[in-house]
Amino acid sequence: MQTKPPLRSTPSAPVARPGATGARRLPHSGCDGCLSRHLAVCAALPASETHALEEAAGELALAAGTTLAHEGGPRRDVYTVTRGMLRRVRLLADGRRLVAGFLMPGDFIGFSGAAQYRHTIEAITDSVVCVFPMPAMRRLCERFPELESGMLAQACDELDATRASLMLLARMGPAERLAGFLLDLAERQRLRGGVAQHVDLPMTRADIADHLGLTIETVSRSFTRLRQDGAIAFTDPRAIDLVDLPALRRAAGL
Amino acid sequence: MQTKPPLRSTPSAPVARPGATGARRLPHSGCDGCLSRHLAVCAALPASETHALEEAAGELALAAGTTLAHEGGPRRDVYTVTRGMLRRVRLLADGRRLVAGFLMPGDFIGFSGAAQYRHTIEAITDSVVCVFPMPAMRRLCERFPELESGMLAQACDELDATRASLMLLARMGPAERLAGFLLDLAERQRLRGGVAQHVDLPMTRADIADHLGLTIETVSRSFTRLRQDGAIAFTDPRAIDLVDLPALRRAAGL
DNA sequence: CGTCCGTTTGATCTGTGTCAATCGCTGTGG
DNA sequence: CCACAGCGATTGACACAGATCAAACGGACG
Repeated sequence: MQTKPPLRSTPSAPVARPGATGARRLPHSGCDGCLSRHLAVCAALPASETHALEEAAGELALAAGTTLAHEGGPRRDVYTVTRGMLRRVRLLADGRRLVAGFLMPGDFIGFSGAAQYRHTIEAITDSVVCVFPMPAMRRLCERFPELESGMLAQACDELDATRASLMLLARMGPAERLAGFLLDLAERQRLRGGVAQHVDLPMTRADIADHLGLTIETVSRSFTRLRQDGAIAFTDPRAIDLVDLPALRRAAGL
Repeated sequence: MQTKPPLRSTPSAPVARPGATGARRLPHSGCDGCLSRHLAVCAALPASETHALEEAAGELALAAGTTLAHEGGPRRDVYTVTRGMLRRVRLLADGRRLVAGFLMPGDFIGFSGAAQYRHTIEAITDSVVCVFPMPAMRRLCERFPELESGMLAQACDELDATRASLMLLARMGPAERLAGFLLDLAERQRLRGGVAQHVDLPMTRADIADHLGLTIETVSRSFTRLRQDGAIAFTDPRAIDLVDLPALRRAAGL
């Protein structure tokens, strides 16, 4: 056995704040004011029934860099993201890293039959999540079948999205992957009340690289290529404007 | 704009038998004798209730090479595979192809909220599927909430599996991808009553290449490398023996 | 026996990974 | 206030894994 890791992943595994927990448990602040209720599985329940959710759920505030769940750790809770952005990470023994996705308000964490978490979930920005102990969630589903329908619908959406990523990773070049990624992010941020034509990139280049199966250098070069082609413009490295949407779509291979 | 397709896909898009329909509609032959009932979502219903499934479902026999569903076509039915193997294909305008997955008995086709099929589904071998018109399936779910639970569980399993593929495509080398793919196939065939240590490969090298994001040449070379390393042995190009499981697992990057 | 198609193998080429240096911002300490 | 350290991002030079091009092989079928 003389095979070495073929595809280098981002070096210096970004340790998520060793020691510091960075998580504050809070009482649930109520579904009424929740900015992402309309996006979340919670929307399956009528407003008149949200008190059942509030009873079952806790709330958790996470400082940027903190870990919400550990790959391989026992799955006790499921979550709905309320504020901020998190990443879903899988790590290989030799250090190769995959960012399987970025989680935004309304996204559900816990579509898995496994008894352990399959990914480490880390807060990229300061974030807030609703916490549901799994037994409580099970009881809620039994009591409200429409909740389970809502979960199935959202799981299907995520399946569709994940399969779309397969095409990116399997058959698209670096610039196409990046363009596709930006369009996807833009759409998700727009649904959450963001300005169309503008994308926030709170994650690092390493996160993007490990999400798109590239290196940080190639990601950077692809950014500048899109910029040179006039498809995007930078305000700073973490915030871009989609100057020419059609060009960006063309760069994404439609 | 002078960008050309960066990653060549398999040439000569394998047209699925133009003209010939190759599909025979059959009366439902009954859930009792169904070899894949224990694997399918149908298992969520007790044997005493299967008559409701039989009433709602039809059966469809597909000759190898026939198309069950067209990407972009209206989603009218959902399916459960009963016999054979099918592929889930997405095609780009420039000919690049993705095989998003291989479908085997017990697999469900229809986890999507979209009004159109997101993939073309083609029979690789002669196959049989159960057909459920979507309204009938909806009614069944309302009547049997445990059916919807079963669907959610299976959708979650598929999500887990698809996310595992992300790691393959994003961060694994050709031999690792192939080894991982073979291990996955072996396990699925074992669950369906196959001999452990043996894998049937009814699909072509092009299918495998488009599934793993490689070219047929690289797939072929990776096969011979695994053979030279003593991990696998060929009886013929479409059937292999897993001679050294631990070696294969090592080749897959654990 | 000859054609066709899928597969394998060999010879090159190129895009992207790798290695390395620089830039620019932020925060810290003198 | 400035100097400096540290980190993320960008840019450049080079090497190599895997794509591309090309040819040969082998079984299926007429």
